[in-house]
Formats: sequence, C-alpha cells, structure tokens
Amino acid sequence: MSDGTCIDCMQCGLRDLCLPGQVAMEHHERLNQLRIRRGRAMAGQWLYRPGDTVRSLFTLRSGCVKEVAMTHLDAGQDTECILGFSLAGEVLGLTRLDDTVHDSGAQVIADSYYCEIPWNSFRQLCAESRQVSDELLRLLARSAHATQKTIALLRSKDALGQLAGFLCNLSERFAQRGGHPREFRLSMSRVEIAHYLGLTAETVSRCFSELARRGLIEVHAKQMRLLKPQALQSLFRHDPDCDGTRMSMAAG
Amino acid sequence: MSDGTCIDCMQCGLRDLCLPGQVAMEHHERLNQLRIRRGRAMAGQWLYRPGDTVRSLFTLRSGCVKEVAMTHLDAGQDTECILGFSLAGEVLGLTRLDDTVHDSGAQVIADSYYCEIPWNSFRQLCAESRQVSDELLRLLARSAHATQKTIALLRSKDALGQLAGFLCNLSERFAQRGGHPREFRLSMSRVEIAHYLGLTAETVSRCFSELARRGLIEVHAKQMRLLKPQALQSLFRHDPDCDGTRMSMAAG
DNA sequence: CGGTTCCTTGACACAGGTCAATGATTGTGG
DNA sequence: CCACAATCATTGACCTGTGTCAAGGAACCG
Repeated sequence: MSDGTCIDCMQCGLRDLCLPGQVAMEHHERLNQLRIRRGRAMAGQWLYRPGDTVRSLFTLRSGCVKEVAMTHLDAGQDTECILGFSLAGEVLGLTRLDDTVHDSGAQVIADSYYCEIPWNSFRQLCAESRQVSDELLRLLARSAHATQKTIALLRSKDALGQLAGFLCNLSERFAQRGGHPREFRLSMSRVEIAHYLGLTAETVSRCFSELARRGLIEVHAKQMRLLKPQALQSLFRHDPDCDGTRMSMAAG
Repeated sequence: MSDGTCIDCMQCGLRDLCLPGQVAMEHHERLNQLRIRRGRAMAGQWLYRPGDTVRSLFTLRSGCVKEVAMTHLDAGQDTECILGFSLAGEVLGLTRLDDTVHDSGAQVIADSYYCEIPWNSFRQLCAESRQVSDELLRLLARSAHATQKTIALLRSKDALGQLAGFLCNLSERFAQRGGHPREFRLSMSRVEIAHYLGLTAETVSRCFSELARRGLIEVHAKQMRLLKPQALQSLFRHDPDCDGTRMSMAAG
C-alpha cells in the first residue's frame, strides 16, 4: 500500500517538490508520514478563503484554480482582483507561510483533483531533510519569480501585448507539465482573464479576435491554438519587427 | 570585536532576518562566520546586473535601490520595467535563489550603504539553525506577499488610485522601519515611479498635482507629506466614501 | 427545448499617452 | 558665490486605446 502511494506521487505535480531528482527512497517513506489528503473540488468551491487559518499546502493534480485578493468579496465578482491561475501540477498557498491567516482566496474554476499537505508535518520533513528544504526554497523562489513575470505582463503597454504574453505564459506552463504547448483549453472565462490582466471582458474578446485576424492564433470558444508563438512573444515584448502587417519567418 | 559586530547587526535591517526576536546569542556568534561584507554604492551603480551569477543576498542599510527587469537594458531607460524599489532595512536578491544567474538587475538610485551576505554560508547557517531557516522562509513568504500587493496596485483602475496606493505603500514601509509614516523623501524620480506603475512621467506629475489640489498631500520637489492617509487609502481601494468632491483631472 | 450564462461586436466617451513648451532643481566650473 | 548647463518636473493641447453601454449570438445545462 505504501508502495502504491509512492508510485502515485511519482505521477503527481508534487514529485518536483518532494523528489528533487535523485532523492533517496527514504524520503518516499517519510512522505507517507505527511498524511497527504487527496481531494476533489468542483468549479466554484474554495480551497481556502480569505481569513481561513493557514494549515496546508495544495498541489493541483488536475483542473484549474484562481487566486483572488480580498477586495470586497461580498459585492459579487465585479471588483475581484485575480492574482493568478494555478494549473495542474502547480503548488498553491506558498505566499502566506509566515502568517496564520490567508488574505487571499483560492477558488476552483475547473473541476479539480488536488492534494492537501499539512503544513506542520511538511515543515517537519524540511527540518529532517536538507534536500526537501532545498526544494521548498526553490519552489518559493520560483513562485516569487513567476509573480515578477506577472508584473512585467501587467505593464505591457497595450492590451494586445498583454493577452499575447498571457497566452505565451500558459503555453510555457502547459509545456513544462507535459501538455501541448500550442494547443490547450482555457479553463478561465474572458471575465477572469480580464480581471487578471486588469482589462475588461470586451477588450479581451476584441484582442482574441484581433490576434485571430492576424493569423497568430485560432480560437474556438475556449479551445486555443497558437499558430505563431514567436510573433506572440515579440508582440508581448514590444519588439519592433512584428508590429506591422508583415511577419517574417514562421518559426516551425 | 565579535561583540561589536553583533551590536551593529542589532541596528541594521538584517536583524529581522537573523534575529526573529528571541534567537539565542549563539546565532550572533554564527553570524560572524557568514563573512558579511559591508559596502557603499553611489547612485547609478549596480549591486548586480542581469546575467550575473547569484552569489549573495543584500540588505540595504540606507539609500534606495530599484530592481529592473531584463528587457532591453541596452536601449537607454525608455523601456525599462521596474519591478520594485528597496528601501533601507529591506532585503534584495531573494527571487533567484534557485538559479545561478540573475535575470533582473539592482541599480542604486540614492547613495546607499548595504551588507552583502554570501549565499553559500548563509545557506549553511540555515541548515544548522531551525530558527534561521524559519526566518528565511518568512522573508521569502513576505517578499512574495509584497509582490502580490504590487500586482493589486498595478491593477487599480485609475492612475490617481495607483499613485495613492504607491504612497501608502511607501508610508507603511517607512513606518515599519522606524521612519516617519507621513513625511518622507522620494528617492526615485517621476520617470521611475511611472515605469514602476506602468504610467508616464507626465501622468505621475499630473496626479501628484491633483492629489495636492485635493488637499491629500503636500509635495515640494521630492519631499512628500501625507495629509490624509485615510483618503489616499480609500482612493486606492475604490471605496465610495472617498472625499465627496468629484473632480475631473483632465486639463481641458 | 428554453433559459441562463458566456462571448462577440459596435458606437461613443474619457483617461491617459504623446508631443511640446516652460519652469524648477541640481550640479559644475569660474 | 554666481552663472551656466543639464536634468527633472510641471502644465497644456491634442489624439489614441480602452472602458462603458447596449444589442445580439453562441454555448451550455437542466
């Protein structure tokens, strides 16, 4: 049975956290002491809400979760500020480890399977294993770095560039987890993308249309296909060579 | 001698990092093993540049540093993307601990004294002391959390709210480090504030004027005085109760 | 199949970007 | 200490991009 758990962990997003590559089997053994709890959540449910006590880390096995800042959660979703989206294989709940209370919430937007790792026991494992604590550090640093990328994204001058950057970011993350880098399904709505980028749903929609018109992507409802990832990248980075009508050399 | 070093550390920003409050004296002893290097840097100098090997943490003893993303550093400062400002007492270099190379740079904008802590030896101390590693975790989490606040700031609908939020943030940070919460000197130029907020220098200037016109602040060159912090806060958070007068900012 | 939610598209207005001119502040050398 | 230059900050006039409002269409679900 314990063997079964290890094999499961090998296949889940947590493996990057507890298996930095060549961590000895003993860590698998210890992993079982963590009392990781598997769970399933449907769209709309919350993994945690602002104000909840911080008890666990979460890793997404599948689905999609949005992290929402605390601004006026009562008053509908009109003013919601989306801090980010978590995809399958990614870790949530890293930003408030120093505190006892969440000040943002994590709401499921596509039915998800997840693992919940009690923070106390995980912290214990960190103390026992240098490799595990190293991994936690790497996770935290990587998370901080991803957030910085988000900041750069938000400061793209025009909405078209922001959306292009957003798509590139998703593509990259799907690819990292073994998904298809050029074809994927958007779990989030236009409104949610808009709130994430600081735009409106209408502008997001218009930009999707514009990108499609330029032949950079194909959109059918939530199904995305990136036709010219390079051009999207340079659109995001304000490279001068892509602005006009002509886009030289398809990269593939 | 070692006693002298400890006393110095008690007065510097690093104390929050190595002295979580009641850490025993033994940690002061170990602190000396870190071979912390004191340094001074003038405006314009770089603590590290994109591409530099990650070797150290930095703590600012005084002055101000801006963190700049890697986008086109060659082409002047026109396109520079400022990820954040570090004030006296704060820690830099936490976002790339998992990597060997910086992908952002840290440039001094007001003459600064700082401490440079070799990452290797600090990591060693973390392994030896649970309290120190706890502190590192808290620092990282706090840093990630601060970055999330920045994201919320960038998504404020209007420029006036962004600037108000920026001022509140500075005020809070000055206060945390024992400075005056309502009166301080802006080390950064209007252009730098603009690049940080994703605006232009002109808009920043107009917003300063508008805030002054409304009686929320006083500005004399770089000297700032917050007259109505509450009003600034609510301006940032889009509270309806702001302050009655609904003034248009457009010049004509 | 009908109701609900989500997406797309258009018309218009306004916040903020751009360009340009002037004023304030800082730094440097005589 | 002043004069000059260079940088920085402010303000105005104009224009573009995106928010807002509104209408209609597509997809989803019971």
